Amino acid sequence: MSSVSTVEPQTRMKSEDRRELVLEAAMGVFGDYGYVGATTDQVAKAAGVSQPYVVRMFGTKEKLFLEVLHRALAAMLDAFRTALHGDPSVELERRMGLSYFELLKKHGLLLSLMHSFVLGSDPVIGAAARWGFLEIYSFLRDEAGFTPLQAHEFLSNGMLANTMISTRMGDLVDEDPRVREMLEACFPEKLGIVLELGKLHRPAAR
Amino acid sequence: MSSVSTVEPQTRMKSEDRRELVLEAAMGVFGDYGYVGATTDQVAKAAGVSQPYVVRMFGTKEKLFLEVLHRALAAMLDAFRTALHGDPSVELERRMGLSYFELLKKHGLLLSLMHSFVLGSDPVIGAAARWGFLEIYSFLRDEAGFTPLQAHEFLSNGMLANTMISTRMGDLVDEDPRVREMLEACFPEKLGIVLELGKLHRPAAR
DNA sequence: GTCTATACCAAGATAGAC
DNA sequence: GTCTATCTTGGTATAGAC
Repeated sequence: MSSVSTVEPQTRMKSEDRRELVLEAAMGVFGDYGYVGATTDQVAKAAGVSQPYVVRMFGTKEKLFLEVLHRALAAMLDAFRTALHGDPSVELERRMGLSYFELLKKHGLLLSLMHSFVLGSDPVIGAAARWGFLEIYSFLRDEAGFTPLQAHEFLSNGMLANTMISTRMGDLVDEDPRVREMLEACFPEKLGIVLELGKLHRPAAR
Repeated sequence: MSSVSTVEPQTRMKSEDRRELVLEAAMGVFGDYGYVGATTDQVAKAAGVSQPYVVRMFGTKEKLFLEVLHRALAAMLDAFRTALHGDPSVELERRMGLSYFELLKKHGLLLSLMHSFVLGSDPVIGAAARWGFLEIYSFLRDEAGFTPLQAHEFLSNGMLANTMISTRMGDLVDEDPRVREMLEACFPEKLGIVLELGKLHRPAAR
């Protein structure tokens, strides 16, 4: 079961819709294999179009990735923003946490971001990742009104969570009791959901 | 200025020493470009040997990376262990923190680890990364005597720090005042050192 | 708007000499 | 123990047809 579903044979489509489809597919593939590891052909297959067409649409693989990155960031900020203005009877922390879990459902979203964060040495992707990170921090400070300390707390919890998801620590949950304990500390009361999502998002072998 | 220094023309060497040299070089290159992005040729150049020889020594690029990963993990645990049994008049938190900064000096060490953590979908590297992560957690619990909560705290702070270093957020420190604030929250009293290290470890363009 | 065919290059791995 | 030469594969990108 792959996280990237293949799409039916090519019918003519409005370019906006097709673009959407390809971006969606790309997010999944980049999430699974990283910017360098992913191939435009995998993206094409996942979107049900030909490889050259993918390149044609976005110019280069790099530009495609940047677009994915941009969307992932936007979606994330959007989710947090929604949480921010959500039901005030629920604690803000909790609302943000729930948004985060919504994001997890879009598997490639977090993973594509994570891959970009580790590419700081790449002149193009790295720069984009830095500005993206800063955007998140600025949101927390300026829009959400967090103190630097609160922002740090929020980000560190998030990063550890993201790392564990990227590493697929859930796959080890039955191998060693320590893993369950660790994941429970990291995802309080949400272990079940995380493990479920982890099962769904297993990429096919290349 | 590259983080990977090139080595003088080839003289015959004891295989153990040469191996050491290549592994050292590989750690730097993998740290800068990631497992997929790094080439055996880059490693070879950095170590001052021929590309086929690198492959010859380790069989495959994958095996080379696994070896690097193994060493990075070992070095990390070693550093933490030393800190653990260090001067008891200094607070444990502080000792561990200092060890962490020692590790930062070996640029490729943290970065290679980070790259492995994001490759959870890779059947070989991903598995190794998971066990490595678990090893660190187990150390914190079993040897350092941390509670799950303490371990979580330690790991989340570490992961955020690692991510910021991977992303090279320091490169943005003069572009936006928020960046300095953020880094200060993340590396209390150590901002200067981090920025210095960041400057040293800038890889050459490919 | 989308495909097929293909050029072109980079990179891992192998063979074999020294 | 180490190199040079080379095979092979896979992957991005281009050309051009439909």
